[in-house]
Amino acid sequence: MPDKATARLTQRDIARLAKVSQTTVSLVLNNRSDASARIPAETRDRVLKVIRETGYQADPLARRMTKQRNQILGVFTYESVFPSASGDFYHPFLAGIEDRAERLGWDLLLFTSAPVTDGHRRIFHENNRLRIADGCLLLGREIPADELARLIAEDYPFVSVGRRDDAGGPVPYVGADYGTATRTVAERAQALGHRRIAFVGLGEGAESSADRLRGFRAAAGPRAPHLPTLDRPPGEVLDDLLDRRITAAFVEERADAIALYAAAAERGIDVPRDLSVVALGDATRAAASDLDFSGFHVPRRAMGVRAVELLEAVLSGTATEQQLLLPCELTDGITLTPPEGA
Amino acid sequence: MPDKATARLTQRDIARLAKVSQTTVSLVLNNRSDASARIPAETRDRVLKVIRETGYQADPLARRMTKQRNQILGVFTYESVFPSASGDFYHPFLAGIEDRAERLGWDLLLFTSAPVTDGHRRIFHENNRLRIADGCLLLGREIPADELARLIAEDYPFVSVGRRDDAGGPVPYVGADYGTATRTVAERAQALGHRRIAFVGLGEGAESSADRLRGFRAAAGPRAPHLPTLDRPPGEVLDDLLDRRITAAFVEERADAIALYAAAAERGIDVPRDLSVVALGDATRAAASDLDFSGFHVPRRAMGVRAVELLEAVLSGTATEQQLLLPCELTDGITLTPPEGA
DNA sequence: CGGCTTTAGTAATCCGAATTAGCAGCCGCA
DNA sequence: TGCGGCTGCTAATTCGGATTACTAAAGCCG
Repeated sequence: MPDKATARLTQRDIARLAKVSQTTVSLVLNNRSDASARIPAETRDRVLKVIRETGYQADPLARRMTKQRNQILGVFTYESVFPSASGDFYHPFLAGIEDRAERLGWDLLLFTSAPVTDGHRRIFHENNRLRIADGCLLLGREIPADELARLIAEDYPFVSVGRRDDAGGPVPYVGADYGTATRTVAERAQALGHRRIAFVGLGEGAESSADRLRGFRAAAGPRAPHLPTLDRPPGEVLDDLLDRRITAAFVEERADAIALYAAAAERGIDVPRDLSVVALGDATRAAASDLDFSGFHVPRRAMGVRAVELLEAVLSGTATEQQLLLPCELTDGITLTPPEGA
Repeated sequence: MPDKATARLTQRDIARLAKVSQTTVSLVLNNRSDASARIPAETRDRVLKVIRETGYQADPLARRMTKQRNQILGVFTYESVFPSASGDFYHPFLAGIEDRAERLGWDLLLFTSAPVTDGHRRIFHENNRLRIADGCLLLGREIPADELARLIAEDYPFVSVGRRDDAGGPVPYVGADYGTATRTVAERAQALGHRRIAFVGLGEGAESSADRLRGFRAAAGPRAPHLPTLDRPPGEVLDDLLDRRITAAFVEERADAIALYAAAAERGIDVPRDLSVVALGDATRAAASDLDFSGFHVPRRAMGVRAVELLEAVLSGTATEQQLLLPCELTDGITLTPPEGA
């Protein structure tokens, strides 16, 4: 068999076989029926027959040269898409994205060519390939403001999964309303009788962190205690809480809540009798626990879905509101009960 | 700001700014220095300066029109890439693929535009977009032979992750050596004194199933019992095993092994004292268990890595062996001990 | 029958980059 | 002074398909 026996068919080939021009093939394929492109059924059928017989498929790339849309949805993740330390925070987002992309007939392009350095990827590295995609979704706990600013400046269509503020311009996003959710559970705790409550976690940096602390303060007042967790063993945090006679801890990171719970169990401190523990979201680090924490979950799958929808709206110019906050899913759980003596 | 102030730059624009021709820009970009393309340093620098100042990026698709490679690696999964019933059998494969793709500077294109119907995707649906990618990796427990045949016929570069036989031509693959692994653990059980051993599972259909049964029979003989699991409650399978006075069960699907173990525990049957249970691979269905089963694991991550490497070799024409079987990782585990009375 | 419209189709051009062919200008050498 | 060879660069073409502009032929009307 000669080398190029299987060389790819082109419209020119189809045209030759059907005894029409390449233009006609294109018109038939695109099912055009304007006044300026009338193809009688007979000719159309002849062309379609050849197409069917040969199994011809239009080259999607050539197509994109003239059309504006490519049906490729870029997905940029600031960490690995498929992390081996499978805390798998991203998985539900991606599941939602995949679901909606499939429905829209889009393919997903993961920008794995951007190398991970220091645990992060950067969009704008030498020879970035963003433009292959029609638009792009951004995933990551923290996204450098300068990258967002550049995307906006370059007028590149994108949507951030997670709220972003700081970029010298409005950032299109689909986020979760951490603030309201945190405030709601804090108020719920107060209604149960908790008077000494504390926020445990970073409370700054990423918008999601700051939002939670803000929501907490909205319920608990500006002077309510805030305990950092960074680089502190959970036992130390626990001591701190007990020293201050805290009755309910609002833990930003679920993984920390799990660790705190484990530390308490080790010391014979009963959760929730001696200390209520509220988880403000989902684990972004690997952490296994079946425990049904009180608190809330991030609507990750829904966020993925809505992000795709928003990007589609942006691309087709029909987007009205470009910033979307989805409510979190409150869970009653078993780690929040009235404090002793209440 | 006018609408198209940020319109995409082209080589023509760069050429105009640097006062050279588009050809020269292209030559500089591709760093050509043939006899037929001599660009003195001065001109080269001038062009590069403009490119740097404008942040110009070549359109990868236009590039693909003329070059053959696009640095895009297609990934076709026959089920969802991000399954919500996260048994997550695929995750390690994808992690390996991502890892190697990143190292090669490739992006990953997930063909989510192929709709999932009846739990399956099909490659060759109306308007397939395979050709956007340079080549493609195939993932899935069962891949329709006709699709493989067509890929081969069309001379499309691909590699299957998992061994495939039936396609009227050699299928390039990176598989796991289920046969040898199964045979090895079966022989190990026999060495421990097991005389009445049985294969539990499908044993046919996918190559991986058939391979395991073959490996089992190589050790246990052609008449060794084979119990199906399909649509049977695990308790029934357990009864069957006990009725036949089996001392060690070789379970194809880890999820079934877990279910069997649970059924045994419920009846007060001790594993491994009363019955050894060997898991022949990893769970392809959602199934949680911390239990350290005796048996083996599929080298999924390594398979992903090697598949990318093989595809790269195929694309660059340096592939020698196109079919690769990787050894499975045997695990001693705690569910295989000598039978009572041995 | 001549002019006008509609029909059916095609030639030419474009998208953005890569590549091929080739053109001026200059140098060196016989 | 004439010719070959080198240098530095560009015009033209290509990839595969979409689109625009246009033409040839047929149909219609008065």
